[in-house]
Amino acid sequence: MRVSELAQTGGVTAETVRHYTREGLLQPHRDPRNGYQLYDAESLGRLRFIDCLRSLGVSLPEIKQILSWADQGTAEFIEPVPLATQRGRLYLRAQEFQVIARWIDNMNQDKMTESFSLKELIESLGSRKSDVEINDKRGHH
Amino acid sequence: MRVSELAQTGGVTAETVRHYTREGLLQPHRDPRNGYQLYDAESLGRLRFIDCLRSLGVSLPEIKQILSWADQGTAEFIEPVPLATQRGRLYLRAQEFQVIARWIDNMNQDKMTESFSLKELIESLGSRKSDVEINDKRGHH
DNA sequence: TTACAACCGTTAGGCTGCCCAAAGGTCAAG
DNA sequence: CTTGACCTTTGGGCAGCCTAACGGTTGTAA
Repeated sequence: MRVSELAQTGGVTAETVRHYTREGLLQPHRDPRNGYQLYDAESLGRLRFIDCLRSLGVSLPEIKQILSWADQGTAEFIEPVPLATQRGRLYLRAQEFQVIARWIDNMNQDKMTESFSLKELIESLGSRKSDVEINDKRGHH
Repeated sequence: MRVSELAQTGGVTAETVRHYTREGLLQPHRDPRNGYQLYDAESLGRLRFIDCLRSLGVSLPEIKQILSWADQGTAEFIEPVPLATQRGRLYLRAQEFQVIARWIDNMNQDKMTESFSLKELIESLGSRKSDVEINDKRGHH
């Protein structure tokens, strides 16, 4: 398999595949005649695995680490910690999103029946100090 | 209010405030003596508004657009479309996350009782073509 | 055979939303 | 007057890609 084929099958662009390869997440062997990168069937699995973890917001270095566990004979069997952790992250993020969505809903109910003044909204944000600080900042993701 | 004060009150760094200012989302006036940027109370509201939308994944250009609606007299009152849209996005993203989490749950149930082979998992991803294609790709966010 | 499109490779740069460092001006307190 | 905390701008870096440019390769078809 060459880049484009792997990319298409995996549902990403060839550039993305090349990027993962540059970062060492995929290790194709090279056709010595032309220098083309050739990927085997396992690469497709790895690509899908990477893609899945990426969609969870796992960073490339982290994914690389997880993949190395799979590669090393030492970790033929590992505990499901990494994925479980990610699943936990997911649920947390989903909840966070819903909280924010509900906050906006409240804002809507307070100030807007069928239309609202954005100016008023912004001004109210400038004064509602305590409300905001109760919710606190946890930084964005 | 100078940068640091606004930043601290708004719960972001001074650099972030400066960034928003550079991008035209905040418009301080300048102290002619020393060139310092001075923000009024409305800026705090704007900052919180920006911060809120950012946490929803709204891009700075989009936020700038929304703010311009508030600034233009023409849009003293606007429909709640932008926020409603964002709220919709939120719910969608939350759902997406939960779907993925459930997918991982299924993977866990299928292949892992108390420990699992990551290699097997990756290999299975390489062959389970139809499963993956049914879920389709919508790109990451 | 030759021409051409469709691939491949690498390098280099850009994008977003910031963060950080450097070099220098300003200002209030001691 | 110095110190330290602020302010300014410039320029660079970070992830995770995308795009362009330049040139080699491959396969097909005239």
